[in-house]
Amino acid sequence: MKLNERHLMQLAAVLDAGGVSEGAAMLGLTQPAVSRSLAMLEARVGEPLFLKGRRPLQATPLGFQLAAQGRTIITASRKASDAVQGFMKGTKGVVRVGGVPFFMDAMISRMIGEFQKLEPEVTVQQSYMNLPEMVAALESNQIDLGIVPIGVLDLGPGFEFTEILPGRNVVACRPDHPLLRNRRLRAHDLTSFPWVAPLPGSPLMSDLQMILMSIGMSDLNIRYSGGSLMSVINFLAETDALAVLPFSVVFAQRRENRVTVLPYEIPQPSRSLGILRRVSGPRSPAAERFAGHVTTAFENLKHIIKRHENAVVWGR
Amino acid sequence: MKLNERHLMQLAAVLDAGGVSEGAAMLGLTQPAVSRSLAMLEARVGEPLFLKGRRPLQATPLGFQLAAQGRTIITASRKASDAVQGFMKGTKGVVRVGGVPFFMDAMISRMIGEFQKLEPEVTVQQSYMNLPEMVAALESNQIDLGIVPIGVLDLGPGFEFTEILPGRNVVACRPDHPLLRNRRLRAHDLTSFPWVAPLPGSPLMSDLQMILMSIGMSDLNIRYSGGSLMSVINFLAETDALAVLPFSVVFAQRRENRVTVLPYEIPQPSRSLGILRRVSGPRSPAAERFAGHVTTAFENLKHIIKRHENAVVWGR
DNA sequence: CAGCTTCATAGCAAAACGCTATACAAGGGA
DNA sequence: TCCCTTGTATAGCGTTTTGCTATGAAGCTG
Repeated sequence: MKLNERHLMQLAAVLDAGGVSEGAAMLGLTQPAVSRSLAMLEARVGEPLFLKGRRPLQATPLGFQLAAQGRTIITASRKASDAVQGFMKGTKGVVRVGGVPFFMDAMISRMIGEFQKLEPEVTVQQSYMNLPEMVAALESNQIDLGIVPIGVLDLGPGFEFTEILPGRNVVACRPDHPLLRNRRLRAHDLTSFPWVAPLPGSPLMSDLQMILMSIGMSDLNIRYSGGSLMSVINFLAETDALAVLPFSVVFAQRRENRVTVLPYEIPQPSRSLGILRRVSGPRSPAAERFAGHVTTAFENLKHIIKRHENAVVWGR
Repeated sequence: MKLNERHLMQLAAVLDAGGVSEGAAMLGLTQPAVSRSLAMLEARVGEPLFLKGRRPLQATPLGFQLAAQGRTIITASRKASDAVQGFMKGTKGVVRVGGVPFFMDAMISRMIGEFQKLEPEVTVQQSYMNLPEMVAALESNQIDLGIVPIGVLDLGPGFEFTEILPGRNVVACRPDHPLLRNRRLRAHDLTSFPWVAPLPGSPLMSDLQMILMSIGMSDLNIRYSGGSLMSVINFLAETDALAVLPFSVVFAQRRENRVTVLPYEIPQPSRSLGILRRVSGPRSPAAERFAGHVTTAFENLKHIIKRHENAVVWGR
C-alpha cells in the first residue's frame, strides 16, 4: 500500500486550510487538481477520508491520520528548501575546518565562537591535522578548508592559499622565568634550560630544530612533548622550560598571563599562516563566509599583534 | 526553491543504500530512473550534491542535509501506509466510544482496558452521553459507536443495535444496610430511606420514577443526585440511601464489597443494553473490532452475571 | 591495461499532473 | 420552498514527469 506523498501533502493542506479551494491555494494549485488528488488518494486507500455530503468538508479519523503524515512531509520539504537557501546564502550548513593544533586552539577556536554569533545556524566541525593530511583531507573533500602555515613554494597545484598572518616564532616561557632577569640574552643562556617539543609532525618541530641548531645546541634537551596547547602552557607555567611557539599563540594568551616571550631573536621560518582551499570542487558558501570572517579578523588583529610584540617583548 | 519530494526520497535511499543501483532497488525502481532524479534534483538545487568522479559516490554536505529530509519523508510515507494497513486490519487508529455514564464507568472502561492489551496501537476516546446526544454524535460522525440501553422500538432508521446485555435494574444499597436484616421486604420498607437520583437525562431516571410509583412513593425523597458512578457508590457506602442501578453495575463492583443488592423485585424496563452504530457511513475496522470484543466479553459474562444474581441476591 | 562495476545518457511509452470550463450538491436567506 | 451563493466533483486536453530498456562512459581493481 504505497501512497503518493504529493497526495498526502495536499490532504494535509486541505485539512489545515479548511477547504479544498483554500488548500489548493496554499499549495499554489487549482481546486480541481487537489480535488482529483484527494479522490485518487481515497481510491488508493480504499477507505473514505471525508464524510460525504458535509459542507465544511469533514475528515474521517483515518483522513486525519494521513494528513498528519502529509504535514510532516510538507515540513520536511520546506526544511530541505530552507537548507538549500541557507546553504547558498552561507547562513546554514556545515563548515569543516582542519588546522594545525596550536593555532586552532589559540586563535581559530575563538574566531569560530565569534562566527557562531554571526551565523548561529552554521555548524563548524573542527579537526586537527598537519599539512600532509590536510592536503589529503581537502582532496577527498573531508574538510572545506585548512588552517596551516606553509611556504609559498609548498603550494601544490589545484590549491589556493590565503595568507592571514606572517609566520613569526618566538621562544616562550613563564612570566617569572629566570632568564627574563638577564639584561641581554646570549644563545648559551638558552641551552641550560629544558625544552618542550611540539606535537610530532607539526611545522613547529622543524622550526625548533633550526633554532636549536642556531644556538649551538647539538642534541635536544627535550623534557616534554606531545601535549596540546593547553598542556604545553600548563607545563611552561610550572617549570623553567622553554618552547618555540608562534608569537600569535602567545599573544592570544596575554590576558591569562601564564606565558610570555623571551626577548631573544631566533631564525624565522619562511612560512605564513593562512587558509588552504581547493580551487575546484564544490565550494560551500558557509565555508567561504567563514574564511572571510577569519581573514578580516586577522586583518584587524595583525597590527595589534605587531604592536603588542614591540611593546611587551622588546620594550619599544 | 521548491524541491521535488520524490527526488529527496530517492536521494535519501541512495545515500542509505550506498549506491544508485542499491537505492533504486530499495525503492523498487531501476537505476537509470533514480540517476535521472538525482540529476534533476541537483539541477534544481544548483549546487553539487555529489563529489564528481568518485566511484563509491560520495555526497556533499548539502547532499547529506537534503537526504536527511528525504529520510523523514520516506518515514512519513511509510507511517501513512502503516496507518492505512492498521486501519483496515483494525489494529491501528482511533475508536470513539460514547456511552451512558454508569455503564461506561462500571463495565466498558474495564473492557477498554482489556481491549488495549489485545490492540495496543488502537486509541480509545471515551465520552459520556445519553441517547439523544448519542444519536446526534453518531450522525455527525463524532463517535464510532455508542453504548446505551434502548428499547427495540426506539431504534431509528439508519441505525443498528447489537444487544449485549438484557436490561435489569435492582435496588442497591450498602452491604450493612438495615433493610438487609429484614427477612421479607415490603414496598413501604423502601420508602423510609432516602434515594439517590442518577444523572439527569439518564435512562435510569425514568426507571427510578417507575419504581417509586410502583412502591407507592408519591414524591421523591431525593437526597443526592448528579454524581458519577464512583461518587454514587461512595455516597451509598456511607449512608443508608438506596439507588436504582443496573444489576451489571453492582455486579462489576462485587469485589470491592461496597454496594450490594436489596432482594426486592422491582418493575423492569423493556430495554436492553447494547451497541448502537450507524448502518451507513464509514466504518472503522478498529471500531468493529472493539464492538466485537465488547460483545464477546458480555457473551462470556452474561451467565456469570445471572448466576451471581441468583446466588448472592436471591440465595438460590 | 583489461575487465568489472557503477553511474550517466538516450529514446520511448505510459502515467500523472496541471489547467479551464462546467456540472453538481449543500446551506442559507427571502 | 425555492433560489442563490458557495464550495466540490467531473470532463477534456495539453504538458511534464516518470518509468522502462538499451547502451555508453568512467572509476576501481587485479
